Amino acid sequence: MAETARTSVSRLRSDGSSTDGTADAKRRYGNRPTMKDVAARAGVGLKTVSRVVNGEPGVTPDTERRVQEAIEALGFRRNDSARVLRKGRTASIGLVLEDLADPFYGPLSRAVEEVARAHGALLINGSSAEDPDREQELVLALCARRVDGLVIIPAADDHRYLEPEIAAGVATVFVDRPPGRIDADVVLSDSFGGARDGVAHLIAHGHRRIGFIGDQPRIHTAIERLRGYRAAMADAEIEVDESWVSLGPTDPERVRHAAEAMLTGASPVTAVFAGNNRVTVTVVRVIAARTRPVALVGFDDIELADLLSPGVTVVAQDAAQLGRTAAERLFRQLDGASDAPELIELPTRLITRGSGEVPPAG
Amino acid sequence: MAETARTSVSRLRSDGSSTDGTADAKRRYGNRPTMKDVAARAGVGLKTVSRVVNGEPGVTPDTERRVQEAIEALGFRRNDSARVLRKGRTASIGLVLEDLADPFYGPLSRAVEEVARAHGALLINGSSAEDPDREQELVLALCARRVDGLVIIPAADDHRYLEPEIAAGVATVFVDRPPGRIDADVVLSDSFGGARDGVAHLIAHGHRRIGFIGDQPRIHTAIERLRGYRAAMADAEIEVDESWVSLGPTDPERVRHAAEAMLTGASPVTAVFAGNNRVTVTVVRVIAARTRPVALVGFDDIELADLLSPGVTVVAQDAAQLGRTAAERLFRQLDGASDAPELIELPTRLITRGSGEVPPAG
DNA sequence: TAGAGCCTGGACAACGTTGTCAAAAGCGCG
DNA sequence: CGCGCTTTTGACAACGTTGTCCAGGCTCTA
Repeated sequence: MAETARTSVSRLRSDGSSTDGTADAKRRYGNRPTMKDVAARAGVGLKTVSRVVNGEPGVTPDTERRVQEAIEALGFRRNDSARVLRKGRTASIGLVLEDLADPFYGPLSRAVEEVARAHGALLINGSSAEDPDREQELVLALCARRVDGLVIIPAADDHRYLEPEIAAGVATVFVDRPPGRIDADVVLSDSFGGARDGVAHLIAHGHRRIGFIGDQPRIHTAIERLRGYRAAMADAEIEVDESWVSLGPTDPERVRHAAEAMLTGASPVTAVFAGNNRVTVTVVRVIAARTRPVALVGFDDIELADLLSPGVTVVAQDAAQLGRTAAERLFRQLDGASDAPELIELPTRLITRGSGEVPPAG
Repeated sequence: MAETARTSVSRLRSDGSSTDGTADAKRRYGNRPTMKDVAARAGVGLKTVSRVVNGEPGVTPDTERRVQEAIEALGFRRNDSARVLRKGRTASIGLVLEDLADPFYGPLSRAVEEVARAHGALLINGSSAEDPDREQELVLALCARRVDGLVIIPAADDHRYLEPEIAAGVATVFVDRPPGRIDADVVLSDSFGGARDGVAHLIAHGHRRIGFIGDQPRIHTAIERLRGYRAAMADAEIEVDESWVSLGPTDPERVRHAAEAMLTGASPVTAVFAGNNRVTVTVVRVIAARTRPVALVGFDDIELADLLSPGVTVVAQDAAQLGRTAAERLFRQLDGASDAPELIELPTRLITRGSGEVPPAG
């Protein structure tokens, strides 16, 4: 009964308009009953069924019962596509993020979902995989579905393509990173301040040769955190050796090389500041494999960080709070508040667990 | 600029039909241009615009150019709601899971999304929070949107409410746990076999008093894994003391108590088998806080498990593969394959890292 | 018991798109 | 120049729902 990997059947990503136009219209939804059918069965008018389904007033209890029975008997379920077409609101919002599988985005996504749920909306989400084209493709697909609003963790750095959509009334909030070349609501963590505090913490414990490993430079948070690193170093009047700084993709290979390099270079670092959770886990592995202790502070909290030895000191950001704040801002827009676009910055929190308090070695 | 927690503005979860019926029809989508507008501007017929938008043949290059220009100028975007209404396919699928924030479901969700993407479909997902009513509410909301198919990680144990939907042609696949009281495709991990192997591993390392902490008994996987535990114990002719077995919610409090109890009871266990990832992380914490070593094998892999000391031995299941397999099965259904409902069981893999090889103490 | 007023129910048009089908336009050929 | 043929184009009717509006039945009062 066991089964091994299967190859994914990749097919044309067109609209699936396979010219089967001759198909009997009724066959489309597999013979789903409509309000008309319910009305016929209950012996009432179409609009009366609509009223019952929507709980509108003005229906006799007796009539209502008859309609309910017919609905039950036929297994009728209102077609929301038609409803949306008529009403203009879909009661759904879109969330575009980088990768649902990243533990940072799970709680964020869940928080957005909860807020959406509280407002009676469903959540459609997609992963951009950090690809600007894919982001745009996704966003426009969501707009074509007429989502009421969008929460976007941008991969692109130019969002002018959204202008017509926003003008047309699609509420939009960016999270985690600011939008490019347009003005819109943004909810961010204080990357600059968090990184500065984290690095200052290492300095306070005696380190002076501190490495920084971050994400690709086109990503806003990577730049901000690097800026925080430089600010902390400058505050302590430490000159940064550029061999201590490494930006790039956060796959384990790249990060491992970067870490090894700065730990063994001409001027080896005694501490590392990791720019996000992906970087942190790899650096933890690198450090664990060495004999000489290396201090570490990471941006983003990670599960079980407290159980490693030493525990991993981190600058924690509250992913759920980011998502919640963004979603609430979105629904505020949808409720008609027309405030000017705003930048909301959430504070980070330094959690000391040991790895950041390791004294410099060598 | 910093800001602290805000209370969620919970409002009526109705359809938001705020009787603003007098609103100008054109205002609904915020004055979005329609094909009719494009046609007027380009000086062509409505259907010609439709043809251009859908890349249908039979349009002169010159006409096409005029239409494209009009589309560009007006910022036209096809309204998929109308399209769906007309065509009967939404090119979207629903995923109902327990909690998007759980690291087990992130990769699963992402895998489903990838397959959907390869088929040109969007993914709508919702969390049931392990609440049967909420599951049903979500599923029916998705059906009302006429998703083409559903991937469900069930919280309920009776899915007869889905019968009319399935009959109406909604493709349905269950993952991780089987459906209740209906016949449908299911993709599962081999919970029984995995747990049996994990417990047998502990027995092979000399343990005889082994605890089992699992999820609530109404959850299928909890029962299967317990069954695996019992089978391994029976194979080794060890009689199970019922104080060694604990099923219930997997919140840290409950698990902590359960673990403490079986580690300090009249017949204390020397090893624990943890029924899922939530249980494992809590048990790891409990064990770390004690002086006497306790062996541990957990179901589900967890990040950084290899870096703890000892590393956590686990029975790993491939969440991404579960999602991928289920989604592929779903699209097979949608492509018209009408195979009988099938049960697909994926194998688990024992990963030894130290905690499962700790010898019995005391 | 007639008239006013309320309550219930239904006919109808719209929402924006696509499938059908027929008309118009272009073209080659006798 | 007219005929048949192909190609391009557009008018029109659906899809299933909801908002508007009116008709008919009822109650209540004078």
